[in-house]
Amino acid sequence: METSVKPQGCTNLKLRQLDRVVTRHYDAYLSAAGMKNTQYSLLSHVAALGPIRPSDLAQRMGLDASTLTRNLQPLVSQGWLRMGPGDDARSRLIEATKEGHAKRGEAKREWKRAQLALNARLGAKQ
Amino acid sequence: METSVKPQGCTNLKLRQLDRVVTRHYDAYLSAAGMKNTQYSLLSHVAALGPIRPSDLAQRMGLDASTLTRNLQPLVSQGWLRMGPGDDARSRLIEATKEGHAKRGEAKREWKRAQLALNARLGAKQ
DNA sequence: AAATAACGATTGCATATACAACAATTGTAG
DNA sequence: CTACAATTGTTGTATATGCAATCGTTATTT
Repeated sequence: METSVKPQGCTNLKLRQLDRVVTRHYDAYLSAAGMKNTQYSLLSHVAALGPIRPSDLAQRMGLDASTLTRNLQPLVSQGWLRMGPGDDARSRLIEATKEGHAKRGEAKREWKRAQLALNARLGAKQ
Repeated sequence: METSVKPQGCTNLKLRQLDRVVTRHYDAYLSAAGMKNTQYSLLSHVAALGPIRPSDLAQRMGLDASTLTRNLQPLVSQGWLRMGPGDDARSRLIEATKEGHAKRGEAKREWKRAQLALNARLGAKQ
């Protein structure tokens, strides 16, 4: 058959729906630290991977380079990340500031609470 | 332990990364029909659920109402969806136009190709 | 060395996403 | 009937996302 009008069995659809739900969940917790899940992810990656070039970071995170460029802005404005010169005149190096590391610690607590709450929900629902 | 600096085991992170990859995959195919995966999803839902109120549709799709309002715009501009008056003076009814139904059929073929290609990839990797 | 290719980051453009605040309408209490 | 509450949709604001095009820099050719 497979002439059903309703969209079903679409990997992309399911994934996006799930992602929205989960993202909202994490964001609800992370807002206590004044950031969003994407920002927490970015901050954590930079904190962990030390001074790193934008293109390498984008690669690691599976992000388009242009997306990364823009996602950095809010964090730089907040003073959590810093953008310095790289080896080349064309490349750069991103690193976390002192405040950035501190903020990451703070956010991590919220993140853990979110993770626990999610696991509880998943466990309940199986 | 659990003091590792690297973000790992984060449901949200993994999910978002996966979603980006899959979304890019589907979009690459759907661009042949001149739309994005989100638009295909929206068009399909409206086509299937007939004239429906925005709030009900948002609920069904797990979207915030304001997101739906805006996501409708490109499809209305393309003439694939139409926005009519509802039972109330405050509510509306969304439905697919003739062109919308046609476009959905066209896009469905691309979507299927994307789904097959994805399954092939997934099958190959595991 | 000059022309060309490759690299690295950013900008232009379009869309997606959500929360908070709002506006308009309808329902309900008194 | 009027004041207040609930419903429904849209705007304001901020962020996320990617493709195509671009700009400046470095590496290769010839």
